[in-house]
Amino acid sequence: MPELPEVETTRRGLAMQLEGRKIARIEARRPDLRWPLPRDFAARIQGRRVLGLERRAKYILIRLENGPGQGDLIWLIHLGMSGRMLLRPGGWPNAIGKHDHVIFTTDAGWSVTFNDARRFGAMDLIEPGELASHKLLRDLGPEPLDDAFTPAALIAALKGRRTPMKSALLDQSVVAGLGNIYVSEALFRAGIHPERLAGCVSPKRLQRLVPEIKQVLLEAIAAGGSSLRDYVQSDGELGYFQTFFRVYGHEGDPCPACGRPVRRIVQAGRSTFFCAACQT
DNA sequence: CGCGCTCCCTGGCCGC
DNA sequence: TGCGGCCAGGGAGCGC
Repeated sequence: MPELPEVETTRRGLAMQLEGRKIARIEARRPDLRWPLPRDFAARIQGRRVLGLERRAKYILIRLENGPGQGDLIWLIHLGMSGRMLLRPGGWPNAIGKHDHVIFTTDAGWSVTFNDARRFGAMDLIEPGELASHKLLRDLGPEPLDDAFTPAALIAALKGRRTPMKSALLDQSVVAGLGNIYVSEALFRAGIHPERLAGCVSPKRLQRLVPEIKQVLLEAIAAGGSSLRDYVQSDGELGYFQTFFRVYGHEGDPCPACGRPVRRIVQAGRSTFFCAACQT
């Protein structure tokens, strides 16, 4: 269930065991995920030291040591819709599942299994200096938790747009990292109707939306982080999210603010949940 | 160019 | 219990 908070939680869990370690052994058990893996994928990662883990939007970026005088090699990972990273002690795993597509171990004896039933996930290797121009990263908008994501920035990004607010916030070039769930949650918190056209929402209301986006993401990350174990990987399926969401997945339930039933509509082929009384 | 729709793939769940 | 239909959190690509 990876949107920004789940990806960030996964990044933190991986960082605890990977930073400073070498990738001892790695195996790609099929040649492709969403797209073909890059040439010599496993061979290019095996034996390298992990310098750090970063996140951009919903992408995890693993920085790999690349020899003296050369820039770092970046291992990009996207979890897609069903991707999970399972972190376990004890070396190469004994049991390997049907959808365990990439498996690797560290020199400290931990294993990581990338499992992705729907295979919408992706991995790539990015050469030194090519991060900013990478096809999947170059058009991304601001990180919602960055100081650069301000009401003024959002107002400018939405100016003149004739698309509904729901679709606009799903557009990763407007703000990078929100997905279907947190868009519903943020619009509910900000009291903005999801069908309202983005370019027509008043600056005053967008002023309120920006801190609500930051707040809901920070709360979700805190909820995920609090459930982090150092080996059972958190991927958001632990149950703590059901109670976290105020409208998402709550069609027909009473609105937490006014008690009227939460409604579900379909926009651009995806479910949106909202309260028709509180969101105008 | 901006927008909405369709599709990629697989599994889980619901109703019959 | 089996089966068909529907649903799923991402996002690229295409057509209008």
